[in-house]
Amino acid sequence: MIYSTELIKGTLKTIVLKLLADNKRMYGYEITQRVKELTFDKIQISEGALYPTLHALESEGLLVTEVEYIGKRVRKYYSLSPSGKSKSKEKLSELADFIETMKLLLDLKVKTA
Amino acid sequence: MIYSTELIKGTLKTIVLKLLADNKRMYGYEITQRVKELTFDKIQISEGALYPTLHALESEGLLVTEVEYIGKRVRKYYSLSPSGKSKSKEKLSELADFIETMKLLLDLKVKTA
DNA sequence: GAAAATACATAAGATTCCGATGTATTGTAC
DNA sequence: GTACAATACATCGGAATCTTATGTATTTTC
Repeated sequence: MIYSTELIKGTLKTIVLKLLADNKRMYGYEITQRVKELTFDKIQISEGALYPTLHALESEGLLVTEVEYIGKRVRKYYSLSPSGKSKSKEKLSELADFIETMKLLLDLKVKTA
Repeated sequence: MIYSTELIKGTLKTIVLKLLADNKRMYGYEITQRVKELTFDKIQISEGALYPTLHALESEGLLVTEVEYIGKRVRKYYSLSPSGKSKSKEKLSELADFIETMKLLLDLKVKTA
């Protein structure tokens, strides 16, 4: 199944914050690949969506960056700032709660972990 | 908790289709109230979002309408067309699958029903 | 040495929703 | 009896978010 794009809207920031909460630091391309991998290709984040989001989170002070060179190629690592860490928790519990609500509302059968 | 609006984006059509699948026919205002009620005020659909969505679903041939008068006040009932019924099932299973994927991705603990 | 993968980025346009505004009727509380 | 809240429809400007396309450049793989 391939998700209609509208469904994914609004979750990108949360996904990014969660991955960075788990992984200390990641670079953009790595994030797209990790998500693709973790979701068995069901969610593919486009670069046109990801980079503006990363820049927005950075300018909100939630992410900090460090640039490294792999050979001649630039690589920009992102990691959570202190406020990014708390924001990450906030966003995750919001999403968890939202999913509960959607389950109730839509009577979805969701398997247990 | 009040959900950040971006989270709700993309689920409105599915919510509407599900409610109509369960309720035979409903009118716009009724839908906003039902959702508010079922989600304990966590999701409040604005009229500026709902009416354009209803019109869009109608012009896609998924919904059919019948107008009634309650006194002098007009009331527009929406119900699922045959294609709306199958679309409703489609959208619901897509959302269920998406929620599963998000759980995996974000490691959310979701309670069993 | 050609193609695919890696790695960044921007920009135009579409979609979707928010917030405000508008109109009108009906019910309720004082 | 009248002001206010609720009911019920609707549209519109603007914001936010994502898609698709495009651009640049390096590195790996076949």
